[in-house]
Amino acid sequence: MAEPLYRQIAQDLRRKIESGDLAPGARLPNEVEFGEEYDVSRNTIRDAIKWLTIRGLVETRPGQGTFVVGRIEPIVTTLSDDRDPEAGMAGGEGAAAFAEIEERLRQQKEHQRRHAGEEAESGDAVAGAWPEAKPSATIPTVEVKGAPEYVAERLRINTDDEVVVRHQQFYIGRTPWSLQTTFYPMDLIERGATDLLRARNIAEGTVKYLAGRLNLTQCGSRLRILVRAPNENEARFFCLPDDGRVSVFSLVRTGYEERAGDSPYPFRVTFTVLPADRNQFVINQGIVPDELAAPARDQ
Amino acid sequence: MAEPLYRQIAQDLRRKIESGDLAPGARLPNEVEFGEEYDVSRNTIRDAIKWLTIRGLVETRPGQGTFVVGRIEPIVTTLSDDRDPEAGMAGGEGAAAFAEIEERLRQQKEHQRRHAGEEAESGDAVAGAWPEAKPSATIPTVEVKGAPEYVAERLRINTDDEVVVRHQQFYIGRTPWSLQTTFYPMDLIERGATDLLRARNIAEGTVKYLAGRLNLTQCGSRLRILVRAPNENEARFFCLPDDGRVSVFSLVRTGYEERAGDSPYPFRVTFTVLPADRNQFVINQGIVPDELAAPARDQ
DNA sequence: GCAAATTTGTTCGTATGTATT
DNA sequence: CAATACATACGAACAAATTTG
Repeated sequence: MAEPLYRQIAQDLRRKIESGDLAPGARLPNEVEFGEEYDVSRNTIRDAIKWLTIRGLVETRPGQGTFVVGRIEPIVTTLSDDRDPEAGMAGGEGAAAFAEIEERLRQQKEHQRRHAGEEAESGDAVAGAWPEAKPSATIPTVEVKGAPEYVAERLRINTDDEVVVRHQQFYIGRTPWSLQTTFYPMDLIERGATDLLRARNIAEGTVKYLAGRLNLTQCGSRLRILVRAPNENEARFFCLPDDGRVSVFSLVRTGYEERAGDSPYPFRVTFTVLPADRNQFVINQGIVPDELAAPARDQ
Repeated sequence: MAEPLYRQIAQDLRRKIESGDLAPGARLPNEVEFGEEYDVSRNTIRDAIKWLTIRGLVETRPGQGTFVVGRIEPIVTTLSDDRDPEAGMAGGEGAAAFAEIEERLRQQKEHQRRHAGEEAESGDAVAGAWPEAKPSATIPTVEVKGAPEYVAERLRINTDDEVVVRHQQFYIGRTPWSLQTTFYPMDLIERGATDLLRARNIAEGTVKYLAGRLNLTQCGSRLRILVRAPNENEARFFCLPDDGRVSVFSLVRTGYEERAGDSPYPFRVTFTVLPADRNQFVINQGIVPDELAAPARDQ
């Protein structure tokens, strides 16, 4: 037995899916029938299906069946752009990213209009990925608490020194898009940035607010990008399958202010979490074409 | 039955692992004993273990047992830095990234020396993640073939127009680190960049080579970052578990040259693939602290 | 180097629960 | 409510990988 039965079956199905023989949205035979077709037991078929599920090729729905999933049209966000340093601030962060999202959605819609009919009768898993989608954000929740270790480390304060925590959820249409949590040292409040404690949007953006209020200018920022499994909260918010297949991007941006006679000092750290299966990021350096970067495909 | 049995068991184990009750490297009881302990069948225990496996908390080894996996110390790569535009070229690409890797390894080793003994008797899964590790690269393989669609799109050429394909594998010590494939339009060869066809390293880097040889300067580049499941090749090269748990980063960098009276025109596209469970990226904007960015943790 | 013991991997069968139509 | 389809759980047997004696 070179390869286990369930994997032979899975590979066979994978081939059929990738060749388009099984179109996105198509329903597979039910597990019993399917087992008879391949002349194996139901459990073996289930193992094969599980293998495909983990890889995101099919999706099972209790009471309905197993379906081939379509490719998700990714959302592209620009993290940094030499030509427009402000754009970087958008970096998947806060309302500042909305302008880009809106522009992209407009273009996507246009693209779809131009290519209407090309994709023929694809299942609804593919069609109109972002119908009538406007970006929106929840009212921020505000909390004061001791800094967790991973925050204290970034802000150069002690663990359990107090910090202000502002948390927001972002949607595109009714689809959850990102979770964002920013930590500010209490220090900033004492210096007069009292609006940070109020549970309402700071229209101009917190960075600009701090600039106007405290004369605090962000001289630079450092963004870390990592990928990990979602925690329970995230899985629930993003409606991720609980088989742990989809991981999330975690963007950690630390903002620095200039201090006289000192090296740049951190004054905020923002954690942004987005599902890794439907987001892409772009970094522009130097002179690049004007149009927004299109989603990339490889392989 | 609010929650299935196998998940209750998995959650219980997860708690024990995350609280450190079960240390990294620790071996779990075998499946039969374990089943008796929880008073469930072997299959149910296996379901629980599978749940943990998919999330990367434990690892099963046939003939040996199930083990708690330790946290992997991530490799951090700087993708772009305002203060040093050259650093961006390193961006996980080619030999240029070696300097940073080496500096980081040196610092990590020092850090380990300073904190020696702190971690006590942790399993060998954790200790010395990168022992005696020097970055290295294979001799590039060179190929001429028709451009695949996803390349033609980026280089603004026709599908099946010929391109030069240069491919390299990178290691840190004996650990596979990244796979890299760069596509150049045949056009460049005709203009005189014949070294692109030779299967040997271009010491100065191809971008500099093209600058010297063709007076072609890269005026800018656009980097796309996405995450996806590894293909068969990648899984084999990186020794990824075949349960599809670990996904890979795919970095797609398009390099642009200035053309008189025209917008920037693409002259190369590089695909770099790295495992997502042991790599992080950093983007520096403006003025940030001098030291290399430390790996981030969140949650 | 080989054989035995241990441990996980695969496959079958069967029964019952839960979600959807 | 009934039918359909996937989800969970149990039990059993043999295969394959690894370590140990």
